[in-house]
Amino acid sequence: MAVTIKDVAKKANVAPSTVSRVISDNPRISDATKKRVRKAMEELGYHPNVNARNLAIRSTQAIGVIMPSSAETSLQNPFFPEVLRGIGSMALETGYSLYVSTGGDDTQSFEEVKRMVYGNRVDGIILLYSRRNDPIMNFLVKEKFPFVLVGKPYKKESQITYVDNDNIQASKKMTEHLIELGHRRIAYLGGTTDLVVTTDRLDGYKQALSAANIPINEKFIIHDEFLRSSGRKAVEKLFSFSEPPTAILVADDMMSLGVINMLEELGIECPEDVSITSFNNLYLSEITRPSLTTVDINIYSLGIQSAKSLIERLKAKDEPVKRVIVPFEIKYRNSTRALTE
Amino acid sequence: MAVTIKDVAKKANVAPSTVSRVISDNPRISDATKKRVRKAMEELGYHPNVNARNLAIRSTQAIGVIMPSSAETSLQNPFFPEVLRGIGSMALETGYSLYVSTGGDDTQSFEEVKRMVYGNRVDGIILLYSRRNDPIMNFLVKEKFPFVLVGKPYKKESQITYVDNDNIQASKKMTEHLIELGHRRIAYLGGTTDLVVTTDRLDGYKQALSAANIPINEKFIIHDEFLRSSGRKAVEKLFSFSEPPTAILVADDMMSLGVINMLEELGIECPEDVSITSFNNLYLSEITRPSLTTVDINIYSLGIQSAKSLIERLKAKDEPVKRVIVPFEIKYRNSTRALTE
DNA sequence: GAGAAAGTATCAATCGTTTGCATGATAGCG
DNA sequence: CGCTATCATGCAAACGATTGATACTTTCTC
Repeated sequence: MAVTIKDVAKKANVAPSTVSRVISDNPRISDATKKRVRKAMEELGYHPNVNARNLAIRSTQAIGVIMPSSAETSLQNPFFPEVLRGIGSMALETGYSLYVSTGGDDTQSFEEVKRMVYGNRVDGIILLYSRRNDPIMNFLVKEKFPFVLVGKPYKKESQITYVDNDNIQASKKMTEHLIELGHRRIAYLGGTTDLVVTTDRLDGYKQALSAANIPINEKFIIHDEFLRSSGRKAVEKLFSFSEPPTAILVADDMMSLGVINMLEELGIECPEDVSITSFNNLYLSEITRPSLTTVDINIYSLGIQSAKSLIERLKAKDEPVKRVIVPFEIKYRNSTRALTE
Repeated sequence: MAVTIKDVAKKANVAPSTVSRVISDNPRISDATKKRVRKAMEELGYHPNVNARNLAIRSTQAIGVIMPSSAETSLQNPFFPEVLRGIGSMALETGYSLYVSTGGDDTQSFEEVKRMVYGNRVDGIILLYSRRNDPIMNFLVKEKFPFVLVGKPYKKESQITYVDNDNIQASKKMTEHLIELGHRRIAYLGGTTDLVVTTDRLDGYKQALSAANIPINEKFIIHDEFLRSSGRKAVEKLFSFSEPPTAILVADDMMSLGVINMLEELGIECPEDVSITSFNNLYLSEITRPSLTTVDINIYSLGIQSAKSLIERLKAKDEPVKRVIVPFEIKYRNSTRALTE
């Protein structure tokens, strides 16, 4: 049906192998022949069959992107499209294709990864999250399959290439900012505890409090999904206390959005009654009322760097394990205020 | 290196072809043999090589998703992640994988599609936009490659399977709503003119105005990209007129966001001074101030339906050409007001 | 108990490339 | 002029599956 390398060979009066070598621009073929073959390819509208090629060379020029299981809900957080954007742009530049996991639950996700790996569908994988004892990551490590992590590994740090922000520092800086504004009852609202990013940011928070000699109130530490609804729930809880916090350090902009909504419904003013700081600097953090003081973690760059690291690794099998720390920057906006009492 | 069908065959004392038939659960193989082969597969940790399989059966169980060229900027509009979410969920359910275009300019996008099609990378394609004389779509039609369009084709409507809303009706309804509120100076802010969705919504707008005997003022019709910045520019222009509009029908929520921002900067109150209606019902339309009255076009469902139609077509070659109209629903919020003068 | 039918499993060709090795032609050398 | 480098190309075997044709057993039927 489709035109194959043999058709081209016949037309150009050479062997299929010669055509193949022309395609890869092998110096063993004379320029004259190359020209002739190229012309034949042109005329026949030849395009190589990727499957056959992949089969022969055992590679695919494709990279797999794995979202937290249930891309379903992940894609609702603009973090993922944004990092995908970075990855895509790098992939484009280097001629790689992108395979994205389609979600489902943990088991399905794992199955899909296996399909990618065993099935030779992709040459490498980018994992868009890092959590404790993640079966997928363990699997990749065990299989020695090339992959890059966006986030910090829970353990075996020195054996895994990863791209991350310095979340501890960022969180610490942000907390210090709140402390400087006079806040002492500061709550922390993070993602689920198995996520490394959650614990890192919690660490930074605790470090800052300790340094300022502020006791840590476990009731002020809440963990839940990175969703709007979680933000709402958390606020309800925090403001049921007799002494509610005067500031909340939220680990994700989507969550902050929920926080703001709920505060408004409860008639609590932000930043007058409570200050909020956030993470990620999604574009929505500019449009909320009030606009959010948030850490710009440079999501796009996380995407670029992870793709770059992976591709380098794919091109050179002996590429060393790397750690890339993408700088963050705090965006000061209108959701915080000095405490004056 | 990896374990192949032959290894399994040897271990189970059968021919490779038998193993293959066990995999596809062919009734020609006895249950006893099946059991034995499955056990061998299990023990060896066998996983089929997708490339080999694809090569042999000339199919890939993968579908390609094409964003408007430059996924780079598209991904900034939550419309695309959301429709991707729908597609992904359907793909997951049916065991298909997802290949997404990585953007770039028109030429690169076209190249990528060719690679997908000629290279046998995907079985079918979902095109996430519809515009006039799109070379990619023309190419797919010419090659008779299975694809589904999200949006309405510019022409050859009866030959192309597509999934869309009734944008003309939606726009008409929305315009009528504004007219009922007493507005007569209503502006239309749409996407670039080559997009069919833009012209459809413009048609609805015009129909409603004509029906109400309101003359159409060409100065009130502006076209630009579906971006925040375009919204801002448009407002600047509209309010430089001596008689600015009292209502604006905006064809995209991201644009509306820009409109709202600019209005605020100019000190024009919404909805007091000007009413705004929008399209898409992105989650951000709820969080803007004021929240947007917008058409919920059910993006997720667009994704689901398009994937479903494509997959049906892939499974049955003679599946008829289809049109799927996803219902819309107007969400009334706070960006419109009755004109009282 | 012979022949047909049904049920199983194998053989071998095929999918479209890549690539190590062999081969034939040309040129260079003394 | 004969012999060896050098260069350009072709041959054929992978890569790891699928599948139509074929062969071998059983089982059934009369």
